[in-house]
Amino acid sequence: MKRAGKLRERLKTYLENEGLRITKVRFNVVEALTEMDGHFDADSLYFYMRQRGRSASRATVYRTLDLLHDAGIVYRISTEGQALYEVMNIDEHHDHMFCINCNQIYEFYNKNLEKLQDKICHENGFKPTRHSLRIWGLCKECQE
Amino acid sequence: MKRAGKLRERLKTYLENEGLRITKVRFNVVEALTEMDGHFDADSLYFYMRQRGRSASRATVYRTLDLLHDAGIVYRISTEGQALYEVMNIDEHHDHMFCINCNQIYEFYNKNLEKLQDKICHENGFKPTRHSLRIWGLCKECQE
DNA sequence: ATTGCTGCAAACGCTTTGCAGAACA
DNA sequence: TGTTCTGCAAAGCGTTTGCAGCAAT
Repeated sequence: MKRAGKLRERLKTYLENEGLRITKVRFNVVEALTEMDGHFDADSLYFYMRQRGRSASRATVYRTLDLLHDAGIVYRISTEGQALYEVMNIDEHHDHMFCINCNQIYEFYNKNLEKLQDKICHENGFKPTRHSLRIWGLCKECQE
Repeated sequence: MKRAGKLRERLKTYLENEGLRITKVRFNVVEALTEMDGHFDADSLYFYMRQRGRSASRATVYRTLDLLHDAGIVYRISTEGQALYEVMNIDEHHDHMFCINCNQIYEFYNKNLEKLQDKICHENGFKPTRHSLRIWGLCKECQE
């Protein structure tokens, strides 16, 4: 509940700063996505909302996810086929491991890895704004 | 020329091992992709072949790229929208930096980064098979 | 009242697929 | 000859867009 409140707040601030309109549907989307834990795609969110009687059209779900991405409220993880989203916790970045057997997604974070990446960028005169590290393989359980 | 020969060889071996057929079109695709340097998408390859009078249908280009991916002859880099391919040099892996201003793609490789990733996987009991690190930002030239 | 947002359906771009004919083994 | 591959066109899938009506300012 607290989490949903914070996100609502961040969305509100963003909309005000950008001169965009504060609408019911946008907050319904935020509400719904806090209830989907982990990673989800646009269509799952659409169906979830619809089945909860808080529906938004598919187009609006896509448009709002775009907006929330610009607002820094959700991450977008591009995979083959559809994009996956997840709620972005300010000051907490992480990368992903995908189990190719059970399709589970694991998150991890390693400070040294981030530092090393920054170092590599620096050495190449590249100024990074974001990055995505994805590792595929077998998780503990799926190795027998 | 030497490079094309090697790839033809690898494809031939793969097809034989898998009991697949050795066809003209498949080798035409390999021939063409050695001439596209850097990163390319399926359609560019299709149009390139077509304009060179060595055409294959779009469907076959897609099917063949799939095959070459399975054969370990090309990498597939999944980006938003379409997939990008590049010829895989055996024993040479690298990651990518994308300049968000000029759209140039830069390749880099760092041994320590690879090691650190392996270490992180090991610590998590995860057995990696492949990974993809993509960094977006501004390249040297585009920072003014 | 003005402007931006929403829902609908249609279009989109990339990719895959069903099928009939052609090429390989 | 039997089976696999190819080309074509159509369908598929996730996503975006044009437009008319609706809601927020």
